[in-house]
Amino acid sequence: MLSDVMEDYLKAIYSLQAERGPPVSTSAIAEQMEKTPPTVTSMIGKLADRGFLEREKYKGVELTDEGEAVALEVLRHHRLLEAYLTEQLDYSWAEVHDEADALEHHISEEFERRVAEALGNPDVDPHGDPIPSVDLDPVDRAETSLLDDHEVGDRVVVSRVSDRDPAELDYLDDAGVVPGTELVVVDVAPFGMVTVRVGDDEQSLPESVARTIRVRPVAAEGDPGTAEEVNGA
Amino acid sequence: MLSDVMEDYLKAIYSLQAERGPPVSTSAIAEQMEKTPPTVTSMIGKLADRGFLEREKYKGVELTDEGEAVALEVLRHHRLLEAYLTEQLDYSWAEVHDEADALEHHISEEFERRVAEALGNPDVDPHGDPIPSVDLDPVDRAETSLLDDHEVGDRVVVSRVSDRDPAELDYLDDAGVVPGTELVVVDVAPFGMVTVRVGDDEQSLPESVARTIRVRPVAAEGDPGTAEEVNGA
DNA sequence: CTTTTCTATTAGACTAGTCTAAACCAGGTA
DNA sequence: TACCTGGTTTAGACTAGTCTAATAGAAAAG
Ligand SMILES: [Mn+2]
Ligand SMILES: [Mn+2]
Ligand SMILES: [Mn+2]
Ligand SMILES: [Mn+2]
Repeated sequence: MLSDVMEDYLKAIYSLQAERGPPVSTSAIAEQMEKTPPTVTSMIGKLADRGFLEREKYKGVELTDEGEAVALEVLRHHRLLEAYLTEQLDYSWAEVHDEADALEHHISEEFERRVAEALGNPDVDPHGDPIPSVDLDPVDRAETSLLDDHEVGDRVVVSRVSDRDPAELDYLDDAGVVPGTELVVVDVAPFGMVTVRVGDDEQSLPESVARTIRVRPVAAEGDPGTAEEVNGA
Repeated sequence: MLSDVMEDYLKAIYSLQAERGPPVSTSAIAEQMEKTPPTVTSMIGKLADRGFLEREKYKGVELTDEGEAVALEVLRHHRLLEAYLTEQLDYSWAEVHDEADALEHHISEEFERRVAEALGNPDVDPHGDPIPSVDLDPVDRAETSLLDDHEVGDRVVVSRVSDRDPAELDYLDDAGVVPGTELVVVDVAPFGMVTVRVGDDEQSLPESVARTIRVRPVAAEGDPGTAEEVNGA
């Protein structure tokens, strides 16, 4: 049996490992979890003892297959809940993350099954994050890039947005920047402000926001950075 | 801020107080919660310090209005969840209690609101238990009696059944004994086995089950215990 | 009015999770 | 090579919740 707290650590380590690769440092975990480093040292010791991660002192940790399975299970619960709340209970995509965080450790496998079925076994949540499969296969790292790293003229499709900040999500929803939306980068200003064309509108996104939006190329054609759709910023 | 554990104690004390009236003894709480008496002594001390109950040493406890409000809040969550799970996620009434117990402390007020709305603000759960109102008014003790206390010839309507034992609930569901069903008591055997007519069928219920079914009189007419519908047991 | 019995409380210990303060190590700097 | 610096670990303490064993009070029996 695994406590909520342990599940949260494994989930956090999974995310960090997915972004920056192993090993994951004590301080990185501490920041993510909003705990002190000694607290983290203590917890990763327990998790290592129980076989959920490999630990090299003063170096960092890496999840074992078992640890990764736990993380994927929790993420599956989280993302199915987010999808269910938006689709069946009329939540906005800005509200669901906190609710899912509170419930993810407490639903039964039966509940998970019924929710997945009610939704037709979706494979992404409302923010575009992949929902791990029921047998917890490793999630394939999609070939996405950060909107922030693109240049004027690039034409891309929104793949995932960060689910953390409700205010940012409300803003993006207004702007029409949701998974599946096609964007053209029309301007990149000095401090990283990115202006994009969304349909017939233009939207300016602060660098802090553009850095949290993952995009993929717009499908087939080669994409020379032509400025033909670029109107004045 | 109130922990899950404290909420569970207050819920347990509420039920005990509703059944046998205050004061509620340490040992009664210990049995209900499956904890040891010293554990309960320790916890009721904390709850009294925080104003959720009055405590007289060696006598027992009684909920304050504030303690009762917490208990009603948790019960509202529990029963709304039971109703939602049966109506929207196709759970049987036997399965919902444990799931609701796990979730009741973790849903937000927003979730409560949306679930209540999705169900049309019901006032009873699938087992016939009253769902406290959103403003947590005291629940009026309905004039019900235990099926176990009835005599041959009595005609009654099922009001509430116990939600604790899934096997019993499956059995009652098969037997057609659900809230709203009209019953006629056709036999009471030596060890308390009660046989009732349900529609055109007869069902025999062990005393242990009959003791957990609450019933109310069958509406208007005076009810002389005539045996006219009584057929052979 | 004592004594017995039963229940409740106190005492003390243990686990999980967290913190602050102090020691420690590893890698970069001089 | 020797030193410094910054992240990491150890040491020790604290809270919440729980237990067992011992004590003490209340209520019933004699
Ligand atoms: Mn989320
Ligand atoms: Mn699962
Ligand atoms: Mn229940
Ligand atoms: Mn509520």
